[in-house]
Amino acid sequence: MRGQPGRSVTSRVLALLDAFTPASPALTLSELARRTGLPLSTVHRRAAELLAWGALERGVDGRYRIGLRLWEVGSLAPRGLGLREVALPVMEDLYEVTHENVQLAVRQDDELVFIERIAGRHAVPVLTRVGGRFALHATGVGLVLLAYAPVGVQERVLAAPLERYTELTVTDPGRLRRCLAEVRRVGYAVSDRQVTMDALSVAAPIRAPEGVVAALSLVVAHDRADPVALAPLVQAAGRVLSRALGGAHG
Amino acid sequence: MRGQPGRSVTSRVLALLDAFTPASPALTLSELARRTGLPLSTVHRRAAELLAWGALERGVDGRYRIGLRLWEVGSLAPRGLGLREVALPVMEDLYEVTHENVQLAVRQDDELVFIERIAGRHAVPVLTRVGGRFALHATGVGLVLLAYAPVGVQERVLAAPLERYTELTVTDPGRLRRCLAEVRRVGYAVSDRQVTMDALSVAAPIRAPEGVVAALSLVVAHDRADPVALAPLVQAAGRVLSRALGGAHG
DNA sequence: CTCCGCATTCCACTGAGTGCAAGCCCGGGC
DNA sequence: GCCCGGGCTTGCACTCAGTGGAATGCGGAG
Repeated sequence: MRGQPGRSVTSRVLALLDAFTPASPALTLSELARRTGLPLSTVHRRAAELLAWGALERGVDGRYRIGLRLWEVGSLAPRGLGLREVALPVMEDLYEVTHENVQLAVRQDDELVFIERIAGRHAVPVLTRVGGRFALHATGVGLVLLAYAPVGVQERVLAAPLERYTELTVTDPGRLRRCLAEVRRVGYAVSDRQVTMDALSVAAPIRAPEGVVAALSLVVAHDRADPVALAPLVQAAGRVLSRALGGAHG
Repeated sequence: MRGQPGRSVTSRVLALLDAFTPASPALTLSELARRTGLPLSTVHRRAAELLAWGALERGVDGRYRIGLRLWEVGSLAPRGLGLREVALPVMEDLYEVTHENVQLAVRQDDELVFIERIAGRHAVPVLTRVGGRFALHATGVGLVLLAYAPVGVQERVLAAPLERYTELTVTDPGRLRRCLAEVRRVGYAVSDRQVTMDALSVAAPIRAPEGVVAALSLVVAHDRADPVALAPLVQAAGRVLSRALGGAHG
C-alpha cells in the first residue's frame, strides 16, 4: 500500500474509538481525522465499517457517536456490568442502611474506573460518572485498589507526580506509602476531603480468588459522619461480595 | 496477501467481538477461531492487538474475555449508559411508588436491548439481563418500540415468523398489526402473559425530538395488578423523561 | 457569484496481513 | 522415559485490501 508504514489497520480502528471521550462523545469525520492524525479518506472508510457493524452511530446532526452494539458487547466485560450485577443488591442494602452515595470501582492500569453508583438524592453530589476514570491516590476506592495492587503499579504511581485536588490531598510519596500500609493493616481506607472539601469517603476491598478485584465505598458529607463508624458497614458489604466471588475474607 | 478475498481486516476484528455472547463470555483462542471461521494464526494476531488495547482481557484460565476498556468506551453510547443516567432517577421514583420491576429498553434493528432495570426484590423475577436482546413482538417495551418504529421495521417484523413464548403470545401478523394500532391510539402497551405465564407488563414511550427513542415498563405478577391502573403511572414517568429529552408529549 | 469546511469518491501503488506449515509447551497415557 | 493430542505461537513468501493524495460534491456564509 501507499500508507505510512508501522500502523496496523486494527490500531487505526481502535484509535477511532479512543477519540471518543466523556468530554467529546459526538464527533464529525474531520474531528475524528484531526484527533487520530489519520487522513480523512482513511477515517471515512474505517468509520463506515464501524457504522455498518453498529460500533458507531450517526446522529441527526451527522456527528458520529458510540453505537449501541458496542455498549452491548462492552456489557459482557466481566469487570463491567458483570461485576455490577453481582454487587448491585449489596450496594442497595448499603444504601438502605446509610442513605448515602455508594460507589463501586475497579483498577484499570494505573487508574480506577467507576463501575456503578447509587446516588443518594439527598447525599453529597459526586463529580464522577459511571464509566469514568480517576487517579488512584485520592479517593477511598482508589486507596484500597492501590493498597492491594501489584507492587509494580504502586511504584509507578508513587514515582509519578501526585495530583493535588484539595489542600488535604496526600501528594508526598512517602506519606502515601505509609497510608497504603495502614489501609492494608486495618482493611479499609478513609479519604477525608482529599478530592473535594465537601466530602469524605470510606472504602473496603472486594476479594476474588485471584486477589482484590474491586472496591466499594460510601461517600458522605465531611461534617455529617464519623468515618470510623461507617467503616464496619462498608467492610461487611465488601465481605459479603468477596464471599459471593469466592474470595478469602480479610 | 494470500488471504481469502472479500473480508476486510475490520470485519475480522469485529467478528471476534461478535463471538462473545452472554451465553459464552469467555473463549479460548481455538474456540474464537472456530466461531469466526478464521484461521488460528489470524485470530491470534488480531486478538493480540485487541488485548494490547484493552478490548479483550485474558483471565487466569487463559481464556479471552471482553476487556474493561471496551466497556468504558461502550458506556459512552448515548443510547446506553447515557440514556440510563437520565432515566434512572425517574425509574427510581416509579419503583418507590410501585415496588415492582422497572425496565428501560431501546430498539436496535429489529430487536430490543434492555438498558437498565430496577429489580424489585419481592417482585416477579425477570429472565432478561441488562445488555440483553429480545424480540419486539411480545414484551410491553417491545410493543411500544415496534408501534412507533419506522414502517420498514414493522413490515419486516410482521413478515417474519413471530416466535411463540406462551399460549397468549400474539403470533398472527394481522392481530399484531391491530395491537400496534391500539398502542398508538392509547399511548401505552400492555403485554399480558405474552412472555411468561407469571408476568404482565405495561409500557410507555419516551420521546425525543427525533421521535420515540426508548420505552419504559413495569413488570408485575399477572394476578397482582390491574394493567389499566398502572398505565397512567408508567405514562407519567415516560412523559417526564420525554420532557427531559426535549421530546413532544404524547 | 466565490470561498470555506466538511463529506465522499477515485485510482494507482504497495506493505500489512494472510494462511499454511512447522515448532513449542504442557499434561496424560503407556 | 516416550509419544500423542490440544492448544498456542512464530516464520515465511505471496498478494490484495487498504492507503492517501487529489478531485468532486454539497451546503451555508459573505
